[in-house]
Amino acid sequence: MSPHAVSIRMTALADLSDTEIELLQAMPQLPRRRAGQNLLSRAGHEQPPQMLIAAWASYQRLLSDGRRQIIDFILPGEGVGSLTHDPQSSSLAIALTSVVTVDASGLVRAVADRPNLVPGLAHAMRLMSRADSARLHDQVVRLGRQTAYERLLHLLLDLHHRLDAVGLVVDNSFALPVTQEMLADTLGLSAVHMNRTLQQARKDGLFEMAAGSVTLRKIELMQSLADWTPAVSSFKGVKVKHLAV
Amino acid sequence: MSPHAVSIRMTALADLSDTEIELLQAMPQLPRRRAGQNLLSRAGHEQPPQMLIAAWASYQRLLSDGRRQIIDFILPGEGVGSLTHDPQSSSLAIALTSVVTVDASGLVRAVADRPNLVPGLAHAMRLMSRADSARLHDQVVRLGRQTAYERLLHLLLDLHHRLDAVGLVVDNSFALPVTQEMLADTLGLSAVHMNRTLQQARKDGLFEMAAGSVTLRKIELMQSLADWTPAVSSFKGVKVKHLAV
DNA sequence: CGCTGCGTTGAATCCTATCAACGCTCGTGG
DNA sequence: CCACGAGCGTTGATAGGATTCAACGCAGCG
Repeated sequence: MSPHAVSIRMTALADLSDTEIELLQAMPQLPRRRAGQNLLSRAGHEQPPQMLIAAWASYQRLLSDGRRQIIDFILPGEGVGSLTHDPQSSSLAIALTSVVTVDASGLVRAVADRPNLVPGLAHAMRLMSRADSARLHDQVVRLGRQTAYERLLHLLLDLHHRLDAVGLVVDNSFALPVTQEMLADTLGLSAVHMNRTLQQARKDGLFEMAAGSVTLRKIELMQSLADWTPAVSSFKGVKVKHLAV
Repeated sequence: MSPHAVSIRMTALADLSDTEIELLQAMPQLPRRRAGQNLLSRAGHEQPPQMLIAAWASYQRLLSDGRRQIIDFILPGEGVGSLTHDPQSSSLAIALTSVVTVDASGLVRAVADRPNLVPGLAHAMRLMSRADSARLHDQVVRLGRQTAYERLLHLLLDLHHRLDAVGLVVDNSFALPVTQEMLADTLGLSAVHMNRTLQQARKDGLFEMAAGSVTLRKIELMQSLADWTPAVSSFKGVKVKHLAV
């Protein structure tokens, strides 16, 4: 079995013992869910906390008149439910593409009950939880105080950074399986304005987009334009080269 | 010693044993900090995780060109640092008024090391952590998909609800020790537009404001206008009447 | 082949920001 | 005691970014 995104991310965050790694690899894979489905409820039944192996999901919320806000993306190796998310919250965890997850109940329980037996995992979970909230802070700043153009660059830099952590960036290029309308719902814009902002940024040579993938061209310029700084999250410094998906 | 906001909030979230309550009450009080100071760093030294006893604080972030975004308010009984917040994050924890906190290191350590010895506290901390992230989700939705008017009502309802949980609301009225400019920086608006939005809402009879306090007048109307629903956070249902501050 | 989802474009409108100025209150110091 | 300044709330006028409405091209697909 090839190392999946979860163990890549976790081992990048903390030193894990053999038993901890075993615990990770023992997480049972759940049936594949299709785009649009709620990861936290299946046929009315609440689902366990999970971690994403492949593909994208999102937290989102709907207003009563149909407006939608995508709150955060959930990328390979990241977690859904529990620990940081209330399953009965009004935020939905929606698959954006066809999605494979593993059941993380065992992991969550081990960390909650006997943190001393799994110190590495406990630490990694804490870091992931902090990263979750740091990302939400970022999102609030984008929406509250940045222009459409800045929001876009900032988000792309964020995704780049997160995907890089699990080896899903090659030559500054990564998959972006998301429609312009979803980006708009993420960045608090209309789809029309999203389109125009994208065009402007491409015309400015900051990045290229084609067939569901992006290639960043002027990262440092983007960073200064968007006031983006890499999260100081305490990575061990492990650098992952490849990932078989 | 009168029951302080922290124990009120914690006991409202979970059944606590006597030793757990003792642990709460044993938290040492830290020296009072004045408005504007960073709760998580003092003369360059990192501060321990804390819980607010009285007054208001906020998480905020500054952009390099001076724009400011207030990300979340921290109210009496709520926590700062660790567990949900990375002390080295780029978000600052700034006191909005003169502030008294207690050192929650012991609490955090007890929950992290031996959760089984303090199951009530562990549960309460989990719920608080979930509430933190639910609030951030709310804030994202406000900024991303609501109008200035809706944002204002939604925020006021939120504050009302949170302050009510620690007995700081009397007759739908509560202290709001915050300038219009701070509200603007919270809701992603300019100070001028904040002022006009406030005037409009007051003229509409939704609430009154005077000398640092608000009185909500048409709560149900506000709720439907702002698409606000109370957090489903699993309160035990304990209802606190008064709080000596 | 027609339909549907997605990206694109143009025009008009509106919400919100910006700039500028003024009144008020309060604390300080002459 | 009054002048002065700072902080805060308020108002008017103007500009601009973003939305809305509408329409069209295109590719994929049953």
